[in-house]
Amino acid sequence: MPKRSSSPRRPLDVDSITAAALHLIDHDGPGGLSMRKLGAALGVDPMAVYHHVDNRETLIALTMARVLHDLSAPDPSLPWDDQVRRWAADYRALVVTHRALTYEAMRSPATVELASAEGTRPLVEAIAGAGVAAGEASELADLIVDYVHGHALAVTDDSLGEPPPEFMRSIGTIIEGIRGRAI
Amino acid sequence: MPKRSSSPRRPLDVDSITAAALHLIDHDGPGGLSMRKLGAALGVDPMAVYHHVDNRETLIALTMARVLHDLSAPDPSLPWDDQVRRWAADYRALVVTHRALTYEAMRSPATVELASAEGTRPLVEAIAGAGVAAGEASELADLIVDYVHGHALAVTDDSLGEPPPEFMRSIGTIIEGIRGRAI
DNA sequence: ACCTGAACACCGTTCAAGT
DNA sequence: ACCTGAACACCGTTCAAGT
Repeated sequence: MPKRSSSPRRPLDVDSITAAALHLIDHDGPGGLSMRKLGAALGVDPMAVYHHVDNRETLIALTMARVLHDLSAPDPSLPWDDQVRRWAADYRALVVTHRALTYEAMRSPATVELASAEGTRPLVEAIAGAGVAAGEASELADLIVDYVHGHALAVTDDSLGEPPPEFMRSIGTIIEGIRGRAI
Repeated sequence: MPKRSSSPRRPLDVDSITAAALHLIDHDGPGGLSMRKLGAALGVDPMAVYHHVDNRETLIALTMARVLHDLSAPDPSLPWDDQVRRWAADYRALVVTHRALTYEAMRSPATVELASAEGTRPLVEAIAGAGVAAGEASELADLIVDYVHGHALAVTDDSLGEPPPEFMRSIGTIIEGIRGRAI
């Protein structure tokens, strides 16, 4: 008869590790995720995780990548500015929901850069639809991404539902600036 | 005969504490500032600092406030958009120079909010000069401040001299958007 | 191949004690 | 009034040892 522990203890893998890490940091804040607590949450020796993940920084990067995987591209048949608005609202929601994780990921710029490279492609394509010079679209995408990061880190009230109107107005201001640049 | 220690050990005060904290975090990165290292740098028991500063979070806020004190207002006789450009370049330089401190300060949004309230006033006034609706200027200032924060945290190469051209172009895009909003 | 446990070099903060 | 030092409850990471 197998012992009936609370968790059946399948062998550890990166997927279950990042899932547990995400749960910890979302519920207990930036200081809530430690390698030791993570081991405890997985029902495993604190150091077992090191056999699957190099170190804490890599763990953060992998967990961020997992979160960004849920970011869906906006409908490409929409007007470009509506695509930008939609993408920004979605990305903001994701980053505010996982604010502590985003904060940790931003300790090393390379992490967020690499992790978000895939996620920002739909945004770049939407902006390209505005008719800006080739290569300028990714610079304008960075403007939006950086703004969302700064906004999300400064926000204090976890408005998880609809994005606050100031946020959408600011995105509107940037869109207006992009339009001016496209002509 | 007074003992000639390396530092004459005037009694501790907040000013010398934040000066030492700034030096530590600027030189040794985000993990370089600990209450214990700070005590050592001041030639004092690690716990002596707690008699002048509530805790580490307060220390960060006080150090950030000290840094923001060096932010000078742009010449108000300049055109409003040049004032905005100047302020953004100055603020970016400050925040990139003290990136680790800025990062630490952003852990608690209230810290950066409170500390920067004074520093952003010249920016708000410059934007008001664009002729936007009353009350809208501070929202647009937040857009710029949040962008600078996001940009500074993502930057990887410590370009300390002139702001990189992409940054100034992005500020230009926001200015264009503000112009559209003012009409 | 994967997990364990002791060990190392750190943290922030509290509190009773000293001057 | 200000500083000290021991103590508490933590960290990330290394490494030899176990299965």
